Amino acid sequence: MAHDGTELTSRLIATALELLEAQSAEQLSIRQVAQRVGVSHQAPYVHFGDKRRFLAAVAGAGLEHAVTDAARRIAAVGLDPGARLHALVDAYLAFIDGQPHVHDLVYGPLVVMSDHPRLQAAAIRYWTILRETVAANQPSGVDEAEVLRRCATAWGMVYGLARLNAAGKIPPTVPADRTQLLHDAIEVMVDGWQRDSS
Amino acid sequence: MAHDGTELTSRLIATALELLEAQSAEQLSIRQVAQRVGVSHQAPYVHFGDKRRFLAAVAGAGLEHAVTDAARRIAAVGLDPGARLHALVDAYLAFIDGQPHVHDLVYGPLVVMSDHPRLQAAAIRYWTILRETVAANQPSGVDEAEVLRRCATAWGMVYGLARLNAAGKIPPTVPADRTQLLHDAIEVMVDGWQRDSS
DNA sequence: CTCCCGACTTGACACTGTCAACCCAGTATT
DNA sequence: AATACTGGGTTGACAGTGTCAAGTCGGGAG
Repeated sequence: MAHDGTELTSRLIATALELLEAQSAEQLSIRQVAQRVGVSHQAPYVHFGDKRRFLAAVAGAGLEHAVTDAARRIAAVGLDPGARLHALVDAYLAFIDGQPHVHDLVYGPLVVMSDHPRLQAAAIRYWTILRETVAANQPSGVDEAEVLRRCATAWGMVYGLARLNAAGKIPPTVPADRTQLLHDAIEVMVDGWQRDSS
Repeated sequence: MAHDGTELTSRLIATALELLEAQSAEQLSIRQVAQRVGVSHQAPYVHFGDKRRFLAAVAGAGLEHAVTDAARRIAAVGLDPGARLHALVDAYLAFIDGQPHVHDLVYGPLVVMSDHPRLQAAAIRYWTILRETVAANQPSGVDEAEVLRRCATAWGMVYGLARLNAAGKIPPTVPADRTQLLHDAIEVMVDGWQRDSS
C-alpha cells in the first residue's frame, strides 16, 4: 500500500469525530471506526491501547476545534470586554448544541481530563481564554483568586444551563428562548461583578 | 418458592440502586442485576421491555429518594426563605456527591425525562419544590414567568458547578471550598433578585 | 377437563472490548 | 551479507452485553 500521508492515529480520530456527528458517545465502538477506516479491529489498540484513552484522544481533538472556534469568535467581535464575554458564551452554546455528542464525551464520565495530553492541553487553553475574558470584565481591585472563583461560577452556570437545556431536562413551562436566558443571566452576573469586588 | 412480599420489579430496581453505589451507570448491566436478584437474564425484560426503560425506572426511584431528602432538609430548617434555599442547595450537593452514579443516570443522556412515569413524577415534584423555594425569595412584583426563568438559572448554576466539580473538570488552581463557592454564588444571585424585579 | 395467559426460563444471535499469538517489512547488528 | 529485532498490523479467540424467539409452567376461566 502506498504511503498516503495520513497517519493512522489521526485518521481514526477524525473518523470517530465524524461518527459522533450522528451517534452518541456511548454507542460509538472502536470496531466501528476501525472498519470505517478500513483497518482491522485491533489496529486502534496498537496506538491507543485502551478504549478510554482512545476516547480521550478523540475528546481532545474535539475540544481543540471548540477552543479554536471560541478564540476566533472572540477575536472577531473586537475589544469590548462585555462583547467578548458574550461571544465566548455564544461559542460555548454553539459547541454544546452543534456537536452535543462531542461535548458529552469531553465533559461526560467516560473520560477524565488527564487521560490524554492533547485533551489536557486543550482544556487548559480553553480555561485560559475564559480567565482572560472574565478578568477583562472585572473592576480594579479584584485579586486573582476571586477572578478564578468567578470564572468557575460563570462557567458552571453556562455549562449547567446549556446542558440541562440540551438534554431536555428543563420543563417546557419555563418561558423564553434559552439562549436569551443565558445571556441575561451573564449580564446580571457581570453587573454583580462591577458592584462587588470582594 | 414462598411468596416473599416483594414484587420482582421493585427488587430489580432496589438491586440496581445498590449496585450504582459502587459502579457507574454505563457499566451497569441488566444481566448483572438479574443474576444478583437470582433470576434469569430475561426476567427484567418481561417487566421493563427495554434497557432504557429499566434505567429510567431506576432513575425514577433514585430521584424519588433525592427529592424526599430535599423536602425533609427544607422542612427541618424552618421558615426563613433564604435558609430554605440554601438547604435545597445542600440537598442537591448531597445528592450529587452522595450518589454520583444515580445522579449521572438521572441527568445523563441514557435516559429521557419522559421515559418512565415514575421518573417524570419525581422530576416534577423536584421542580415544584424548587419553584416554591425560589418564589419565596422574590420581592413583590415578580411575575410567574420571571420566577420560572430564575429557577432555571439558579438550578443550572448549581447543577453545572456541582457536576463540573464532581467530575474533576474544574482546574485545581481555583481556590476555596466548592461548596462555599456555590453558596456564595447563590447569595449573590439572591441579592440580584432583590434588587431587580424585571 | 381443557384452554389460555402471563410470568419466567432457555437458547441463540450479533456485537462489544480486550488478550494472545502471529506476520511481515525495514533496520540495525554482527 | 546474513541475522535478529522491532513496531505496525492482522487473525482468532473469549467473556460479557442487549435483545429476539421459542419453550415451560402454574393457576384461573370457560
